Amino acid sequence: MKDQDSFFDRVFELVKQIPYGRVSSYGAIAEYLGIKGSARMVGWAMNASHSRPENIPAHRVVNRQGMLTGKNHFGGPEVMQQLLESEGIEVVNDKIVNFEKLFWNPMQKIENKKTNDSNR
DNA sequence: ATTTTGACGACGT
DNA sequence: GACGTCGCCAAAA
Repeated sequence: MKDQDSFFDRVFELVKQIPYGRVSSYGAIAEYLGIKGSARMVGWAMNASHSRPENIPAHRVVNRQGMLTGKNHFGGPEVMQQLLESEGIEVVNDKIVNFEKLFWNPMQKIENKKTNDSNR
């Protein structure tokens, strides 16, 4: 068997770990993957998510402005916003309200894990 | 192998 | 602050 350690898979893994009612940004994910500055790759990976057998909550991933940039890729420009609102996230003018508060940073996950692991 | 793209981000004007 | 350009890297054509 072959390991598909593609950069895509890593993105999916992380995106799938985004908690309900929370959102993240391409750049943050890219940075987590070690390709900081290449946020485009994350979005590109999302594009590949359509060919994935798994459900990728790509609607929880937006750009730095909290804007639903990729809404056009959900099969409909309204789908993404619907999904977000469905999770209790307010979206106004294709922009997430309180994005700052709803922002989920993957790096935090690492810090938590570290603290939990090396707490003692 | 080369070229183009691509759901971004940061900086410059 | 709106618009322009570059940078970043990997996958598809």
